[in-house]
Amino acid sequence: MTDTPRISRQFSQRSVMEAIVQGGPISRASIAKLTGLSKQTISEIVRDLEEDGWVRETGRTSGHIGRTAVTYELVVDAAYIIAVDLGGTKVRVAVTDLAGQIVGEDAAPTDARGGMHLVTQISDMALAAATHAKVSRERLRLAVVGVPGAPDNRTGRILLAPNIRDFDKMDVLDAFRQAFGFDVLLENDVNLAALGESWQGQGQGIDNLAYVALGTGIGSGLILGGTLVRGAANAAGEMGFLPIGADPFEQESLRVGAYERAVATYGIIARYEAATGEKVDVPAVFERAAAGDKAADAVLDDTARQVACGIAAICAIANPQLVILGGSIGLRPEILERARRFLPLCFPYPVEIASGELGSRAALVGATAVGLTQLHNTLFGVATPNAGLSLPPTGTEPPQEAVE
Amino acid sequence: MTDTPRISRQFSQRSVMEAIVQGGPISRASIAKLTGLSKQTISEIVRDLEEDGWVRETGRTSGHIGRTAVTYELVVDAAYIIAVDLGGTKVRVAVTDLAGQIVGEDAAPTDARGGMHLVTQISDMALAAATHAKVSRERLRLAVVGVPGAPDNRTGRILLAPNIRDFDKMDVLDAFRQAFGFDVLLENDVNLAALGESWQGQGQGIDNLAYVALGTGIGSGLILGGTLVRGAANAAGEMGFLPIGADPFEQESLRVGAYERAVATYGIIARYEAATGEKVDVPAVFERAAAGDKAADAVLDDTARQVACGIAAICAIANPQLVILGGSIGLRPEILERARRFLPLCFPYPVEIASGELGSRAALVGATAVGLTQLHNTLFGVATPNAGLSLPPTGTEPPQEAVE
DNA sequence: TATAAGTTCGGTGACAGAACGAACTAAGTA
DNA sequence: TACTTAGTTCGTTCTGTCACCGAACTTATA
Repeated sequence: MTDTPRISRQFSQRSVMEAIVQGGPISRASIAKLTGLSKQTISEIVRDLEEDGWVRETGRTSGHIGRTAVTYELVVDAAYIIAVDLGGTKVRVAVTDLAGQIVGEDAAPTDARGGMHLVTQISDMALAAATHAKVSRERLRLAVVGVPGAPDNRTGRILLAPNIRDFDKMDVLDAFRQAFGFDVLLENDVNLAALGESWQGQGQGIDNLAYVALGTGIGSGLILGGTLVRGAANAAGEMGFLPIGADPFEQESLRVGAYERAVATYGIIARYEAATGEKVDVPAVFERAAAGDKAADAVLDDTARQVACGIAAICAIANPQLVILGGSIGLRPEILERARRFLPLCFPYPVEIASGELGSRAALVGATAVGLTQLHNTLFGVATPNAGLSLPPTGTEPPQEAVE
Repeated sequence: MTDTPRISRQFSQRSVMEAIVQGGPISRASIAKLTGLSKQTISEIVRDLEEDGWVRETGRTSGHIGRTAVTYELVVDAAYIIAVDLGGTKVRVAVTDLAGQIVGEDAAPTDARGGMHLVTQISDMALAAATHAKVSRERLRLAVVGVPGAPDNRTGRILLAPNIRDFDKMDVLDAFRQAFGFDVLLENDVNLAALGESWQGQGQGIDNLAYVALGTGIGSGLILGGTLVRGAANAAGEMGFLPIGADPFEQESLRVGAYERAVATYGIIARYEAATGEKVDVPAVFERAAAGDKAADAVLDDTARQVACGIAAICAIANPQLVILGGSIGLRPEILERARRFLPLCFPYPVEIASGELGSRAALVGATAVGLTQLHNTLFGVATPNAGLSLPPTGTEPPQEAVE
């Protein structure tokens, strides 16, 4: 378990690791078939990987024709990742191994004092969970923290995060790095949820999907062409400001967001109050609707109609194959069922809608996915030499090297 | 100019080509610096490329201390590309060399009979333009055809293309391939325009942008994270069905699209007619507004307000840094100016809006960009072994190779 | 004379391919 | 039942090829 392996081999090494990770216990001969490399190259690489502690013998095959094969598998405890879902009311942390299995977990109410208090709360929880799971500290390699808003991993700052006190004033990334003592990645929580559902939930094998988190506020994460879309300021999917539901030119819409006002918690409460004069919380509205309260039922209908409109907007712009609903409100079957009913009435092409399978743990799973990918990239090299296109220069710029 | 170069060298060969393409006339020593490869490797590769006819000596540097360097550049006439923009009323074709320079061009009204007639019209125009530009037929390698709707390059069919007769009933891709006699790519016209502006127009160097084409209909192309976003059915950006502007739950909205009805040609004409009782065409409305007609002015205001809402929707979902307006209506300064004024009133974060620099030729330029990229990929190998992430399997599936 | 461009020469490391031994199953044979 | 033998697959060894590097060297300048 020394340092990163030699440079030039990284390519093949990476594919071998991939084959082992994906293919469970697998023999070297099978790896050769999968990767297209020759048997003895695989033997060499596997030997290296075994020496470095990433891979180990598991056993042998038997019952086949021919010689038995030695099988290898990932050493899942070679390194661990901390996954964090930092919500406005609740903080969840998980310790996961290299197979993405959660080996330790904890949750607590978010420290309302925000700022450094919150950072400390989280790192304490995480390190305690690791200790409890008997994971030694030096095996922790990376933490992925899901936060509301638009974090920027270069500056360490988080934009559009009004929920968390003082986070707009500090270098959050650096604070976490200090507290943890290892590398940290920040990512938007809804984006993580989208990745989570795409990896282990409803979205498996689907290259174009949207995850819509509906709760106190509304946000979405888009995976298009197999990649998470972030946008220019990491604010892709912040659909609260969609000009739908309320008049977007009103003053209030600029502050809270026209769509967010119409569809999230606040909208539901306000609608029910307008209809009945009674001010009750969201779960109560659902209960009453279930009990036969016509007004509550109408409120849910209205809300779902707005949800359908939001989904229509996403589909018109991003054309996902599947839309996954999440968040405390979005996960309710009453909303899913109604949205499925209303969407065909306002959008002409069929779109699948489903509930998030992972529920409130989607972001945690997504954080693990990001962490694992990142770890693989740093340990076994990124295999993306030149993803962008290479086109001739435009000619509006002066020619580059006329005379050197 | 034999076949594709040897496999194993493709990697470095590609980066050398890239350096030469980007770096204008460039010496081998400079290529070595740019690519990080050693001098003699570059010499070898450049020799190969020269033998194959892709690259040639241009001259020498002078005026420096040290030995003069021989400079090399792309052989721009080693291969040519046909770029086609197939619009509802007009067809444009261009013949471009490997530097993306247009060497021949032609345009004509679209053959209203559609189907094979149209395919023949286009291939005839293109091949005639090539002949006229003295480009021999065997040097034509690839055609990129921009079409309205959502083409699928696997099935060859085009979805959502009501504008063109019979195109929904045939394998358009195959028809073009037959007619041209070489490979053909289909792409949505607005997507191409977006790529065009991103390459040579307003969007240079910007990784996240949206191109909104506003004319008879409305569509948009999204480039996010440097890549064109296509969506599940190649229908990303088909924003006509945004639930904005008109009631999306009306019958008519399901047919034409709520937003399209509100903002495109039809909407402008209808609005002016509603205000004045007079039915005039779109250019007339603009003229009258310029002449001081209050009603026409109000119509443009209303339209621009809707445009701003559409842009807000795109920004809320995709978060581009820049929105480029194109299309016969979108290109008018009256709309741009008004949209710039209205957007901050319905969307809280600043977004640049600009007119397309390439005007109606954006799609043609984009087609060239796609063609060049594709040619580079086929000729010098795609260097994307495994772009996707490699995460452990989910566990919902049975373990793969427990016993082989 | 300093400096840079380009070539020649002698590596080195990552593979492939063929050949081969090892280990195993499944048959037939004594 | 025990002993072959054929067929199959696993994994290693050996040899070769190819891409590429580094250093030394030549050539051509300001």
